[in-house]
Amino acid sequence: VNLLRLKPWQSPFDLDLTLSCGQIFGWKKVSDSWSGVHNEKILIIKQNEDEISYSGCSSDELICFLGLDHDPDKIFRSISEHIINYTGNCEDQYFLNCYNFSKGIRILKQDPWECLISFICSANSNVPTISKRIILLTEKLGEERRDKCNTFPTPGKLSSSSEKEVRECLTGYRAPYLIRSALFIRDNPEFLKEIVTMEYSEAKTALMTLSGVGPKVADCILLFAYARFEVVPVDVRIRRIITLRYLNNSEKQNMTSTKDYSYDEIANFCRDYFGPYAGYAQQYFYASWSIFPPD
DNA sequence: CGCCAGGAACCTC
DNA sequence: GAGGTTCATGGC
Repeated sequence: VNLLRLKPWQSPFDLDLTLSCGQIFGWKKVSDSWSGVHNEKILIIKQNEDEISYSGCSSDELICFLGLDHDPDKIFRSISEHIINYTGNCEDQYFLNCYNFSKGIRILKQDPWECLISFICSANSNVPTISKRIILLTEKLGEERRDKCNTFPTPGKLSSSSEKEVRECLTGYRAPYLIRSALFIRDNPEFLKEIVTMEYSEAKTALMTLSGVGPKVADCILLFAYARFEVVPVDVRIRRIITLRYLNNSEKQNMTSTKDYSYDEIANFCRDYFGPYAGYAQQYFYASWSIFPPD
């Protein structure tokens, strides 16, 4: 077991929120210790205030994975400045509430292949169900590691699995998407690495050529595996928050005529309003959903 | 039972 | 391009 002591500039950091806020699936907490898969390895991580104990990877890998190289204060100052610029010196109490609840979150830097599979499984589902699917995929099609934990299935393994086998992991209609995308990655092993060099729109278009990857899933992969903090995945929560609290907040009492905004309208508003860390702001909102519902 | 959830594919117009 | 339908699964 290794030890990592957080420096003052790295706080606040909240391991529980970071691993349970819906950016990664299949991680389990047993007696204060989190365990899960990252980059074909089984990691075990435990936080005690500014003390992180861990095993399964190097300290550099842990810092990169957990986003501990991000400066929370710098992120907050950047977002705040952009809000002030946009509103003309008005503070945003709703954002501040959400931020203060969830400011210990870090955007992870997941393995792109594992993130791809995870978010294909996420379509039209919820976090507990998605986690079940990921755990089943690792148990049935992954490779066994220590502590009876398994890795993700490799592209080769997943692409040569039958639809029946993949459906047995509760993936439903997403099973053929998973197999097709695995086949493509098996035959184009550099594809996910080339995404790193691309501009946002090019990278998003490239990811969307994969089966089961649409605008939302592509954005999740870019934010959670490639550290593209300007990317804003728009799900039901973000759509409602932005629509109700930001785009539709004019003094209209008749809420019957609320406009429907497109995916890009909502995402682009967030980038204009929150700036280059809009993806972080998005995650603060997502994580605060039940504590500060928008309506 | 119906409705919803980190949606995408497929179709029509 | 914008709008509808369909697709499994689990929780409530």
